[in-house]
Amino acid sequence: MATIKQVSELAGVSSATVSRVINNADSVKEKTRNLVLEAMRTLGYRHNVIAASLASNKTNTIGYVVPELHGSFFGPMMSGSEAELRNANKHMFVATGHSDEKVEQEEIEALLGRRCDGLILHVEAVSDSYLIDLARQDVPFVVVNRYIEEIGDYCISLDNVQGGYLATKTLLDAGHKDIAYIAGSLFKADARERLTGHKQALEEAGIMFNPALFYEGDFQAHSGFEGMMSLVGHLDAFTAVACANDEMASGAIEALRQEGIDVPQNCSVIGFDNIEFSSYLTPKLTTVNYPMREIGQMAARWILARAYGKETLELEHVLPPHIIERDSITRPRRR
Amino acid sequence: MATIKQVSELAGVSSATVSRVINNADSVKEKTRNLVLEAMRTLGYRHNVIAASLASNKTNTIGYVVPELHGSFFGPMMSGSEAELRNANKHMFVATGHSDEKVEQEEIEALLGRRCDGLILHVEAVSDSYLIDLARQDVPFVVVNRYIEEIGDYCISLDNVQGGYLATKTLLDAGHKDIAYIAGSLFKADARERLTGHKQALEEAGIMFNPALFYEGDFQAHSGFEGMMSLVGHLDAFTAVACANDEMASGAIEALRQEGIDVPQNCSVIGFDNIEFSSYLTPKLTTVNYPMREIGQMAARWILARAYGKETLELEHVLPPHIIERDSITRPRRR
DNA sequence: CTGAAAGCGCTAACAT
DNA sequence: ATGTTAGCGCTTTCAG
Repeated sequence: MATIKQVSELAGVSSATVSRVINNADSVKEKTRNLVLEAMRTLGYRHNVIAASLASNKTNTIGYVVPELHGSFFGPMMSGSEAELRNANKHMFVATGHSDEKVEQEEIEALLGRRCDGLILHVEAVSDSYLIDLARQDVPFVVVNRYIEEIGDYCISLDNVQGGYLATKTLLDAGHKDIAYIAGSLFKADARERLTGHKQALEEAGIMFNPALFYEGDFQAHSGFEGMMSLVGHLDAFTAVACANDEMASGAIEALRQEGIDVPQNCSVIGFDNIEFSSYLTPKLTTVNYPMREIGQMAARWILARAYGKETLELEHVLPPHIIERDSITRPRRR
Repeated sequence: MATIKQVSELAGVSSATVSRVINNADSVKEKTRNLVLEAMRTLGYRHNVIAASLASNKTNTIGYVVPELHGSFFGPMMSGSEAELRNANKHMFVATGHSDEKVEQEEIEALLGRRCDGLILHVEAVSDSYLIDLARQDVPFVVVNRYIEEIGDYCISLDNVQGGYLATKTLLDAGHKDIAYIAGSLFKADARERLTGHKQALEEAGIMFNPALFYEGDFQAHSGFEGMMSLVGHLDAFTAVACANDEMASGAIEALRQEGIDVPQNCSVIGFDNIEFSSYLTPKLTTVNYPMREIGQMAARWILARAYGKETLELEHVLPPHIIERDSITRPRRR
């Protein structure tokens, strides 16, 4: 593998000059530049980014810890970040945390060891205090999909309370008064926040929260199915159900179908997240949009600002959700 | 940021020794090791992987070019590779090619510039000859989801012909004789291969391929919808349709539903790929499994073998597809 | 506009 | 078992 030195010799210039043309920094006379370019070509030179990073103490790389590489949720977020970083000529190093505290920490360490200029952290298992501590070490990073009060500046997330509120409000506006709720695992903050929004909407409408119409699922489709199966006993007590995510909504719809209950004619359903398949369900699912791509972009913008001091307009920490209207909600039938 | 040198001074040993404990190579006396570990801790030392890579000429990193970071197709493949690499203590550097020739080439160059020890290439736009040329340069790499004869050893892919064959065979076995086909964009090799399989199955059953029952889509759901809309005119001429992927199958099902044609009672449907949402469709889609995760794993195993000379059992180049039976196929009704 | 030279932080012989 | 010492290939002052 050819080095800068060999190129410089062939071109009859110093290695500093070669470096200059590579980084097209400083001014290099057109003629020398061509000489160098030519030499690079004949030698099949390939810039050694590792060596450059060591010397310059910059890698032009942002590390990204994601829970998983698959799934309809993380992909769009990474894509959003990637687009923004590409745009700024930075690269992205992706590592997987697998929602495991130890793995997440190791990956963060590994990324730092690789001297990433900044980190985008989509971590679920690592403690708040670990992250707070990281902030003290002056590591440039942002946290995605999680809000930690002490380092609120570092966090980019969706307004889940507002999302939960909107979902139920949409049902209320359609005329529903008796609304069941299938929550996500309540040890997760977003599950709690969405539920809070639900209760707020209810309260605002002067409706009491009814524990009999509540089921705690775990964000998986299957738990939506089970939740609805256990709720369906009192179907006379509700006309609609709000689910804390689309997977559970799909499970709930399946349960309803299995019981011969038409959606939305006999029960309206609203989901949350607007993941890809929600528009492929029957009926097409009305849901709350989780702006994954936008959050990914926003995270990238923040980290670009933090790590490279890029000025950027439009930086926000909490993004607003909105309703995607499709076919799973209708006005309640007269009973 | 503390360096190995500072650690060595604090611990009262040489920097070589510190390096030894970091890489826990060679033998280091328990006592010295603890001394070093202690010094590292008090200094908050963090290993500089960049410097190590430069010195050792190894990065322990595999570069992965993927068309996109989102989508139900690439995620599982990346996950499969990641698991296998993690297992071998190697890292993965993901870059996005966006199915654009120039971008793909640039990313491959960037990954090589970063001195990745090997590359997993899921590239669609770059030419065969570019890849063949890369092979000549002794770059350790594998190509995924694509077969190039001259470098067959470097390729890992699904047997698409066999998949296409199986799909139609399944329909034939259910008693269908008149089978429509919605293909992917025929400028893509996999679309052509799947169609070839379809024709083989037909031929084997002594059935003539009927161009009137053929539609060339583009792998998008919408084209499946349109294809079915144009096919549905001669619904009396077929009792089943095979689609070259699940998206188009979902579009076809939607068209059928819209026309009031029950699936599978009045028309059976089979897809291809078994992407996540296919089991959420109504009816649940019978399809050909594309073993994404397994292909990702296999790619990782090959590259581990190539780049690090790891011995591995079970290396294959062409993986077999199989049918996932669900609810979108039934025996044809008597007419 | 270009060259000389001192590192960047680590590894890997080679010694001891 | 540990220390010495050259680099790895590049960037970056500082001169000229």
